[in-house]
Amino acid sequence: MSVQMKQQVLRNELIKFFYYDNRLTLAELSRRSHKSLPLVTSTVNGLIEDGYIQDNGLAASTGGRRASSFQLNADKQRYIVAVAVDQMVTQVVIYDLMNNVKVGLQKKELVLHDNPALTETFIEFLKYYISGSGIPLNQILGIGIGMPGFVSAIKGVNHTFFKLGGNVTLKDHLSKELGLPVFIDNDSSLIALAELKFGAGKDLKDVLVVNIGWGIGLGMIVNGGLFRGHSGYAGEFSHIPLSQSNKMCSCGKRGCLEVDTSLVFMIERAKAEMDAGASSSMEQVYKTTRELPADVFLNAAKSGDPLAVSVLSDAAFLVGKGISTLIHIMNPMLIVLSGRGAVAGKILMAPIQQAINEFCIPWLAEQTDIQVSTVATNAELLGAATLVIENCDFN
Amino acid sequence: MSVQMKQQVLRNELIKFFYYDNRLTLAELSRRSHKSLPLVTSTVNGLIEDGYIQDNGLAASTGGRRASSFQLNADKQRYIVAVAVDQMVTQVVIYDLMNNVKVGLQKKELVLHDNPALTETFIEFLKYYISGSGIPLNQILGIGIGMPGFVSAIKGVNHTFFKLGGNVTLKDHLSKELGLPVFIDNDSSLIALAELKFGAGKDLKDVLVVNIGWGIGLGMIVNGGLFRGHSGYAGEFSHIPLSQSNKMCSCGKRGCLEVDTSLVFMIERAKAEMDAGASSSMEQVYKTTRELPADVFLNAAKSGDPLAVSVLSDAAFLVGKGISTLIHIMNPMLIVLSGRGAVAGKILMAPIQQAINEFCIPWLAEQTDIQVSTVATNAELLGAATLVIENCDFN
DNA sequence: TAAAACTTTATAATTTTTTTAAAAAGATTT
DNA sequence: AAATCTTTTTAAAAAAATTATAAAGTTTTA
Repeated sequence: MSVQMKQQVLRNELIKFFYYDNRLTLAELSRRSHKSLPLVTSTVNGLIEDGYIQDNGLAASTGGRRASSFQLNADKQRYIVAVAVDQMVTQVVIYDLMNNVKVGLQKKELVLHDNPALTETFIEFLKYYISGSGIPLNQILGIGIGMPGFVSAIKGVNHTFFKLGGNVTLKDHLSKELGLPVFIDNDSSLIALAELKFGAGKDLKDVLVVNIGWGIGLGMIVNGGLFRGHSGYAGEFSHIPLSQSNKMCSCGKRGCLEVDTSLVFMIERAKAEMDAGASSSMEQVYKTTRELPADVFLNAAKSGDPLAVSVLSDAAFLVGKGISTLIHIMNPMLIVLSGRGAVAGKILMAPIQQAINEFCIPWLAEQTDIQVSTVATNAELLGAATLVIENCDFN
Repeated sequence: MSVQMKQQVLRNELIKFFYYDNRLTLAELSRRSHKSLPLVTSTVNGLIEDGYIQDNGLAASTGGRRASSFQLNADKQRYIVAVAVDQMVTQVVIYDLMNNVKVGLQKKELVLHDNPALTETFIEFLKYYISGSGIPLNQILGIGIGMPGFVSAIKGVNHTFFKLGGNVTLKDHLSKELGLPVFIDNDSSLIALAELKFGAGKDLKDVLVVNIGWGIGLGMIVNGGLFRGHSGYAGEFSHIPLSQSNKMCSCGKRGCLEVDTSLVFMIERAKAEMDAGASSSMEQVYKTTRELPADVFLNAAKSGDPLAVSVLSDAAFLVGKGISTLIHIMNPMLIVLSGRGAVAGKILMAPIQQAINEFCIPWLAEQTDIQVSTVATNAELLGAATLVIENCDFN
C-alpha cells in the first residue's frame, strides 16, 4: 500500500472514531488506532486544516496534565442518506455527521412482494427526496440501505427482492441511477451494527442481535465486527429446524422457527382468535377494517391486552428456544432484542427467559446477558448511516 | 510494546510459518507476516545465526529470478509433548518441530468419571513418560493437552474434570508439577485447530469441525482463527435442543442432541438390539465379554455390518439436523467430520446429506462443503502440539 | 498551605521500519 | 540468440515508532 493510501486510511479511521464518540484526545486516538502519538498528532492537524475537525478545549482531568480534546466540525457540511426498507414501507432520512436529522424522515408505502415496478419506484422516490432536500451531491457521502432478503453486502446483491436482469449488481445499478455511492446490507445486519456502535452492544466483542419484525432476523457481532459468514449469508436464524409444527414455511421447508414466530403469523393468529370469539381491545379496529396493522397489535400487547400478550408470549417462547441454541453455539456476551417488535420488549422477556431456563445449560446461560434494545425504533436507519460511514471516503 | 518484544514476536511468528509449511521464501514470509522484506530478511538471518533455520537452496521458479528458500534446522533440537485425553484413555507422544514422532505414542487407561486420584495419576504418568524419554527439559517447548469438558484455554481451567481445590488453575498446577509450560484446551477445539493447520481446512477462513467421539463436539474456525466465544465456551453443539426424544441428558436437560448421537448411546442401542435378537458380526465379542468396545462397533460399521450401519445412520441423521442449524447460522465454507468416529465417515455422509436436504434451504446448503477428515486418527495430538507452538516462546 | 512527588500530555531526538528505486538473476517471447 | 518481461535481492530515502525529555496539572504530605 502506498504512503498516501495509508495516510488516507488513517484519516478515515480517525473521523470514524469521532463519529462514534464525540470528543476524543490525541492519546485516546493513538490507543484506538494503534498508531504512535506523533503520527496521530500530525494527522489530526491535517484534518483540522481541512476543516473536518476542531479543537474543543481541554478534556476533563484524569489525574495529570489535562489533554486537548477534539471533535467533528459542523461547518464542514457532510451528510448521509439512510434508507430502511421493510416488507411494506420504505423510510428515508438524511443525517449529518453528528447523527442529527438534517432532512426529516419520509415514508412511502412500497410492497416488496410481487411488485414488478419496485426498483423503478424505489429509485424515483429516493431521487425526488434527495433533490428536494436541496443538499448538493458533493456534500453527500453516500446512501446506506437496509433491506430484507438474502443480501450480500460485499457483492452488493439481493437474491430475494429488487432482482435485476443482466449482470449488473443492485448496488452498482442504484449508484449509477442516483449518482452517489450506494451501500446495501441485510436489515438485521444493520440493526446489529447500530446496536454495536450506539446501543447496548457498544464496544462489546461478541453480541447477537435478534431482529423481531415481519420475520425473525439475526445480526451477529463476532470479535467486535459484523460477522457475515464465508459467502455473506450468516445469521439465517429464522429457518433453523426448531418448530414442532408441521406448517409449510415460505422457504419451502417445514419446522422453520419462522412459521410460528413471525409478526405475520402472530397477526394471523390474533385475527383467528377474534373470529373465534376471543375478546380484545383490538376488536374495534379489526371488526371495522378487517385488517390488523402491526402497530395496533404491538401497542395492544404493550398496554396489556390479554389476547395480544398471549399470542406474543407463545411466539417469544419459541424465539427463546432458538436463542438457547445460539447461546450454546456462540457463547455471546450479550443478546439484544431489537427491531420494530422490540417495543413489546418487556412482554417478550419473560417467555424468552423461561425457554432459556428450560433449554440451556444453566451455567452457560449465566454467561450471557439478554437485553431489550433502547435504540430499536430507528436502529435500522442508524445502521444504514453507519454502513456509509464505515465504507465511504472522506475527502 | 518495546522494540525487543516486537522483534521476539516476529521471530516466533516466522518460526510458526515454517512449522506449518516446511519451505518458504523471504517474499512469502513478508507477505504472511505483513512486514517489509528488509525486516524479514534481517530477522531470518538472526534465526539462522541462532540455529533455528537453515538455507535450503533455490525455490522452484515462478517465472522470474528464483528465490532462496529456507526451512527449520533439525539440528536445533526442540520438542513438543502432545497429550490427548478422552473419557477412557490418555495418549501421549513427543514430536519434533517437523511433526515427526520423536518418542513413540504411549497409552494409559484413565477413566475421567468418578476418579478421585485422576489428577495425581495423570501427572505421574506424564512425569514418568517425559523423564523416560531422556530429552532434557530445556529442549521441550511445552506440553499441550486436549481434554473433554468445559475447558477455557485462556483461563487454563476445566470445569468438568481434573477439578482442583483452592484457587490455583489446572494449567498452573500441571505446569508447576511437571516443570514445563503447559497449555490446555477442549478436545474439539484442538481437533479443529489440527484441521485448520494440517487438514481439510488448511488456510480457510470459516470452518466448523464436528468431533464425533464419546459425545458430539464442535470446534469453530471463524475468520481464520479458533473462535471461543466471550467466556471461552462456544461450540457446545451437543446440548442444543433438537432431539424429539424425551430422554434425560447428562447435563440435566431433555432434548439435547447428545442423547441420541453419542457413541455411548449408539453402543447401548447396538447392545439392546442384539439382546433383542438382532444378528450382527459384533455378536461374538458381545456375547463372550458382555462388552462392546467403540473400536469393534466402528469397525463393524466400516465393514458394512447392517446393525452397526443402521444404528450409526440414525444418529448421523440427527447430527445432520444439527449441522443444518449450523449452516443457517454460520454460513461456513466447510464442515469437517473428525474425531475417532470419523473412521466411519463414508457411512455418516449419506444420512447427514439427507438431513441437510430436508432441513436446509437448498441455496444455502450449496455454499457449504462437507468432508470427512483425513487426519482424524491423530488430529487431537496434532492439535495439542499446535497449541504449544502457538503459545510458546522460542528462545 | 505550600512544596514535593506523582501523573499525564506534548514535543523533540533517535532508532527502527517501511517504502521506493535500482540492480541482479532467471524465464519467456520474438 | 537477443530482447523483454518477472521476480528476487540489495541499497538509499522517507516515514513512523520508540524513547527521552519537558511541560502542565493533581495529589500527597509535611
